[in-house]
Amino acid sequence: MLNDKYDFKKVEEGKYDFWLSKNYFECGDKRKEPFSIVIPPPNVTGNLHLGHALDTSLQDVIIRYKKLCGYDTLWLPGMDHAAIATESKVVNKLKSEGIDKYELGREKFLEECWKWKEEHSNNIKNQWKKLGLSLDYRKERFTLDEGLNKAVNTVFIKLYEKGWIYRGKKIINWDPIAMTALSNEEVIYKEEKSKLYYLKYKFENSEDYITVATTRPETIFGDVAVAVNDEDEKYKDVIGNNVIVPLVNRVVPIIADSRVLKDFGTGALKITPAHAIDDYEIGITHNLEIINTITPDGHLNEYAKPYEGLSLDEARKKIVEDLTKQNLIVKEEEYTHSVGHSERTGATVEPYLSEQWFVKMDELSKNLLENQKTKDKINFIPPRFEKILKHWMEDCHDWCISRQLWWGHRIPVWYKNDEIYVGLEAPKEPGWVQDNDVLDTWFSSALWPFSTLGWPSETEDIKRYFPTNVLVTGYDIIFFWVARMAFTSLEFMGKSPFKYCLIHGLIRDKQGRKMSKSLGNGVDPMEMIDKYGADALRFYLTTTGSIGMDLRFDEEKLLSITKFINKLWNASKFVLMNITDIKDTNIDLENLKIEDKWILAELNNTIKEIRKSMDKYRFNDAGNKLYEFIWNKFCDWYIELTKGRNDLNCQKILLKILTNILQMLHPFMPFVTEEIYKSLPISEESIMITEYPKYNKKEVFLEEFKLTEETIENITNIRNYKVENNISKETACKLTTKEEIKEILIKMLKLNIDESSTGSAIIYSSSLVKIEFYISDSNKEEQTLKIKDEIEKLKQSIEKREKLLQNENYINKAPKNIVDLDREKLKKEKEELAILLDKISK
RNA sequence: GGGCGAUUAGCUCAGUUGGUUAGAGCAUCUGCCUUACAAGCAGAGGGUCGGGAGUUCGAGUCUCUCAUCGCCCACCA
Repeated sequence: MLNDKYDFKKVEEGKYDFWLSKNYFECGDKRKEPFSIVIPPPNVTGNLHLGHALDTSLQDVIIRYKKLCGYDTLWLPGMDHAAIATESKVVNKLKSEGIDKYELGREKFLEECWKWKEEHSNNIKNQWKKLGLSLDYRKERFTLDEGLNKAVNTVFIKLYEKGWIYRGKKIINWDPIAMTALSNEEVIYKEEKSKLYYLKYKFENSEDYITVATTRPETIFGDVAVAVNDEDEKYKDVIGNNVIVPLVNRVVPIIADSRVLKDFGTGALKITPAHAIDDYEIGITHNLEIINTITPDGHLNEYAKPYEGLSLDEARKKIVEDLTKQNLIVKEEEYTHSVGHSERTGATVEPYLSEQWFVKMDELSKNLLENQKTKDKINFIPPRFEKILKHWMEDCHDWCISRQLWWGHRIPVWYKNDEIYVGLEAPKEPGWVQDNDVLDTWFSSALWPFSTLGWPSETEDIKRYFPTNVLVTGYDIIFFWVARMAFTSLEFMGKSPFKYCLIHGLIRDKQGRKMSKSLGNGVDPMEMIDKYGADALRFYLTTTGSIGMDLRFDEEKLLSITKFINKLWNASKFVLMNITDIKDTNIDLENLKIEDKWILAELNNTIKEIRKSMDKYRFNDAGNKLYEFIWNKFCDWYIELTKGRNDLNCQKILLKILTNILQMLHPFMPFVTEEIYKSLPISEESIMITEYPKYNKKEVFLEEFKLTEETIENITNIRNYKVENNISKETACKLTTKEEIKEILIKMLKLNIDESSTGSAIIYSSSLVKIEFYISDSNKEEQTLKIKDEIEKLKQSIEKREKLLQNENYINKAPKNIVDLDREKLKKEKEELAILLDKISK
């Protein structure tokens, strides 16, 4: 028996361990069709946030649904080592303990990282458990485990051999805090207010000067030229002259290049090839010297002599001061431009010339774009997100994959003097030294859907579960991750890694702002589980918005879901109280009351609709339909109608409906549905091993269904009518209607039938029901006015509909069923009107 | 500069290929402790679907346009 009150803490306690002990989350039933999902591996950097809760709840809904539908489901868990994100956290942690990463050394530092990983992965697993996720832990993987390392190295080597991975000296995004290269995707641009300085570059042996505009005076130590547009009239005569770079007094030429914009600043650009991408390219064209003036940790180096050692910010201040003293600044302008920051450390990113490893993107992206035109394409839900992928693939730059970090997959390349060897292991002879760098963390996550299943070995899991069926993730990482999985899978597996890609939105706070640490508006899912239960949180997250849209987190709504669960709980209690005689589940279909037929048909429709919604991943629809069915059909009508009945058939129907409700709710609310299910008199060991309800052609009962619907509509109208006319329970009345619904009307309206009543009556009447209520005369006048009102409304509606039905265009072009519906409606309206007119004439 | 999305009741959001009188939850108002449930029951009020134009028998839904907000990408001396 169920407790008196729904107490989610009691309900949720112990369930997960029970499921684990029964191995319900494990895949492998060969008799069934496989269905697989790999979890987007969370970073081992910290706790799960609401976004994770949304992402994983959606996947659990899918997996539990598919399992009940008879699939052999695999949901593969795992986590991401998150190279730079984790490394910077561990560095900070050590720093707070007074330990420096470099003094500690590579090996010891990595030990610290593994300790960190253990601690945080356990924490994350506990959170998964609290959420109730049906993950197959036997298959758990980590992006830095041995198997994945093998996959990573294999991919690296193959791409290298193909010429699609290369080493090169280029301007890359440099994070001076982590002291590593970054990919373009790891740079976040923010608008920042700064200044545009107009500097005098004097001509050699002259006081005349050319004015150059720059936002970064601290880079002038690397200046090797001043460039102007070759078609710029105002500078035509100075091209080829030399000017002197302030402070360093270096003599540099004025060169002409079409890439310089005539109307930006003064139209003259200082060229610093080591510290700007455009400058680098112009420098290469004109064969200019490249002078790096910045240290890896963001300070000026020996080329900036008196300023050596200053941070870039400090240096700028000092340099502007000195230039002002020397009267070399023409003017300063307020200027807003976007500045790149490192996604993980927040550092201002420096364009920095260095030697790095790159993935050549042209062929890989071309192949993916081609594949998206074939049957093997990844189907995005909603489809618009495919555009984001395509757009990114259409103009993506080569991918910088080397990172000057320690926590990650070490690059499988060895050097000996000028020789390079790329392979799984170092060559046998002595003297070979492995590359110090590791790979971008996304390089290993790009392989996730197949590396986790055992690739490059040809495992049974690969054969059975690859490609996976659906990938669920947020739109913010489509090109970080989805795109990269797509092209690596295409290259190494020959097909897309998943058939569908379900994209959800981000969770925002109630004002619509992103949740972030700096705003302090983050919501901890564990706190919400503590307050409302995992079932409520899951139902809220998965059924509130439509897929792909952002969601404003609303705690009140969460509260209203606990009310819904409470309603389910109480309804279940009622059912359990009333089905004590039940021995089997066979409903006698020949011996049903009209309301039995109605609820069975209603359930049947609901099953059909919900399956449709679930199959299309429209969980909000499914959730709403369940809510509607449970509360507004089952509880409000059927349960009320069964009160006072205790025949076996009714008991069996109650059990059937409750069981099916629980099964359909189970993917969303695994805990409470299991709890209630297990208290049913006829049940399996767990709801998890039951079969999802199926549509049953035998339980349609169209005629009775329609009649009951109409009866319900009448009851609602009559209740309203009673309130408006101050008709109390005790008021005597006469009832005229179809025999089969008489009982329902009396029960639901609590009618006091008295056939001997006489005197004046006010009358409710429709085409189905007529009730005469015997009340005092004073109310009757009021009543007459109301009827007149109603007549007016009806007349208008009839007029409108008649006009519509006289419109030949409408009759000819609209589908027949729509027109018929209007005709039927018109007929009914006319009948009602006649009744009302008759009433008023009396 | 290119692209995407949003704008529907006081608030948070649904509204699937155009088709009866646009829905839900919360909030508000009225009346009820009716033995599953006051975390409840029964009722009510509240929207010219951001503005404008067009296509159509018919537009919240399709097209164009304007406005506001948000996001992504590119550029930024």
